[in-house]
Amino acid sequence: MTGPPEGTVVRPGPERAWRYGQLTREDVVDAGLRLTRRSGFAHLSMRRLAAELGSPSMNAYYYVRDKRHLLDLVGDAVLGEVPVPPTDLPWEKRLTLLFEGGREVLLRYPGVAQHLLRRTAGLPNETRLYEAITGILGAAGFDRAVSDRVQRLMAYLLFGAVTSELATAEAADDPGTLRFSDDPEVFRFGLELLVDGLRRHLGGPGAQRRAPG
Amino acid sequence: MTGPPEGTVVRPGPERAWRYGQLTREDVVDAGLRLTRRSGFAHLSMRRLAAELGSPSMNAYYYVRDKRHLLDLVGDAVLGEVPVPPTDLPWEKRLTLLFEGGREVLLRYPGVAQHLLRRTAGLPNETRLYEAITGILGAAGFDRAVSDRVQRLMAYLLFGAVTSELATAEAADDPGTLRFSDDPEVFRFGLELLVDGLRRHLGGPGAQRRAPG
DNA sequence: CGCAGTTTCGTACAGTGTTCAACTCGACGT
DNA sequence: ACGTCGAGTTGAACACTGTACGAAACTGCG
Repeated sequence: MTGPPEGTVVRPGPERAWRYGQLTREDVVDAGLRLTRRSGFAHLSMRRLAAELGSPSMNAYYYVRDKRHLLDLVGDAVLGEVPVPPTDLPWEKRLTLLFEGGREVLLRYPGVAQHLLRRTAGLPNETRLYEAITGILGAAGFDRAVSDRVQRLMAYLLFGAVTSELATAEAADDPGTLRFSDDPEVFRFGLELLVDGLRRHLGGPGAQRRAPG
Repeated sequence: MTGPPEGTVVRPGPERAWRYGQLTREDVVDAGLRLTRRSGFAHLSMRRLAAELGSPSMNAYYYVRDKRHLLDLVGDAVLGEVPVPPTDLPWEKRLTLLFEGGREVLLRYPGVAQHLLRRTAGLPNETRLYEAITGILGAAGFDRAVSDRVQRLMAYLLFGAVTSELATAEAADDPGTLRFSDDPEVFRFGLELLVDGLRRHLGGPGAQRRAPG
């Protein structure tokens, strides 16, 4: 009912079975993380999670409300691996580095990008990255309205690119599925295009924003 | 084994039950299309499809290899509703119109954008749109390499935006899921940014050339 | 020791995609 | 008219899925 305590940090000992009261929400999320890295979000089921934990089937439900809740937590843990670039770089570099880092991390956890495209749970790491982007764009001189739009836009690009690239890789040994050349250049190209566009936006919102008919 | 014949166009009569040999692959896809419009790709199951067709459970499997095959067909049928703008407009307008039209269509069929982000089946309507984009960009003066990249990039943007917008709408009555302001302006903003960037690209990274006004 | 709360466990249910063998029916050859 | 054949249909069965529920087991406290 009440869920797991917040401060428990006891890890499971090297024994073969769980001792009483030694399973943690963090353990559950870690198992999900491991399983996702290995075979992707799509193949992650509650029973497989239990098998990975070495615990019986429905154990994890004590630490996690839903499967969606689990996916949210795992997703946020993945976002936690995305590094935030140092603040003493130019804003273009900071933005580019952050999103290239994000791409690399998300490529290691198949299916997470697809989930993040649909869900926004307000969990800590998501908020941390969101604020990082807002900070970068704010320091560059964009107001909050533009900053929010840009943040969403780049999320579309990042999650879309990663999802598509992973699908390409996955379908490599699945004939009957032809695919375009989905090289990483597409993402880099888009990033560059967006940053260039943003820089132009900074130049003159009155002069350059609208093309004359 | 062999699948349905190609030329059959007989529609089911207004009778209550299926008469023998009157079900068509097109009927199956139509039912899927209707079901998707009503409740989205996620709630589309083979049994629901059968119920929609009024036929018993596993009938559609004669006309469709897999569920994935069905989704591919339905997806391509959805793409068939996307209008290709007339060729006598400037390339920026043609591109913008095409993608805005695509967004509107995909918003009417929840989940299809998400599927198209992962799958590329090479079906007719997909090819038709792909060639339309290539034609537009080719006429604008881009070579094939750039054109392909831009095509993929805009697909990321379109599918990502639609997926995210639909998730926002869906989560409107689901508390606990906070979401950003996912207004359609983000998509339009991104489109504008990309087209502007492309126009600058036409000037040439190596050779500086004025865009014709 | 007894009690209460925390954590674990197993069963059950409804739903999913998919396979398979049997069945029905229309049409064609004789 | 009859038989045969294959295209099309049907329902049962299998291995999964998420998850609700309740009973058990264990721990710490009084």
